Amino acid sequence: MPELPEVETIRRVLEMHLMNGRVEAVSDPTHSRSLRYQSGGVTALRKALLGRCITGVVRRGKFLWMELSGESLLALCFHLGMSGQLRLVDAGTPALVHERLRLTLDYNKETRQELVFCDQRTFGHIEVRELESTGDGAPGGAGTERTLLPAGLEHIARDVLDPCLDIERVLAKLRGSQSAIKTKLLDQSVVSGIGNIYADEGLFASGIHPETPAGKLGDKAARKLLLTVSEVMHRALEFGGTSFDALYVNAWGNPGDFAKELQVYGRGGKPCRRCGQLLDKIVIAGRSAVFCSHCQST
DNA sequence: AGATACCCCTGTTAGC
DNA sequence: TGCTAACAGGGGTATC
Repeated sequence: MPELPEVETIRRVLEMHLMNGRVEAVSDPTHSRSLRYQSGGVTALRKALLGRCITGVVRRGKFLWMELSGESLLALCFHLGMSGQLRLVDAGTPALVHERLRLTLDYNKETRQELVFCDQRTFGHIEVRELESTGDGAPGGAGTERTLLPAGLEHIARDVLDPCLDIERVLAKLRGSQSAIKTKLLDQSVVSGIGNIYADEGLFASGIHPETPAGKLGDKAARKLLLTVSEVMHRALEFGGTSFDALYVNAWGNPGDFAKELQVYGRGGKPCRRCGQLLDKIVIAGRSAVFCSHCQST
């Protein structure tokens, strides 16, 4: 379940190791769903990638993309979905479990490295998109100064860790809404990067009941909530993200350590770490929500 | 247009 | 024990 801290952990490793790598080969995909948004399929993907160099590794919310060299402004975009992984391996490493696609990169003809996309549940996807101007004149996301964003991602709001996040715009979207605040936190067009784990953790840390109507919070509490979520994410980032099993690992295949820090996510029915009362587990807009009815109020 | 239900997928686990 | 059903979840799409 890679959310912002997990994707950012991966981005940082990829940025260190992929920069200026030239795409030398693109494997045949082992699952058609991984390229479902790539018009023209793997043929078009190859045509766009072969010979180009990676000039930047950028992230907005849970989307990751690699800026590519060349006259036309293109980016290789990834979304990891629920179980996607991006792994760096030595050239020639045998297929990994659930491997879907592999890029071979060369560095000045001296060294070779392979970037492997693995995805058990195939909610993730890969495609090349054109880069277009960001609407607000600010950089596209973390890892770039260029004011460019892949086409089709205009509806993905800036994320909680983005210094250019327009907080007033977020507050405006929450104001007057009858939807549960948790649903709004998960809505990537309001603010991006938050998934089920950090929504539950952020709401617990803020003492806010997940079913609270978003509009009932008020600007002050909403502002505080966003700040708290970003603090939780900063901490998770220091731990290398959250892993429950082999589903989330960083680019080296290592798990993150934040799972032991979780206060509520995955702990339904267990005692609250703050007050000892058993944690509630309910469904909000089709997603599980765990919270403490004593520590979190509407 | 805002809100919500549903769908895609597969490995694990709970329950009969 | 062995099977089936439920569950996990991001985001696109359809539908109200």
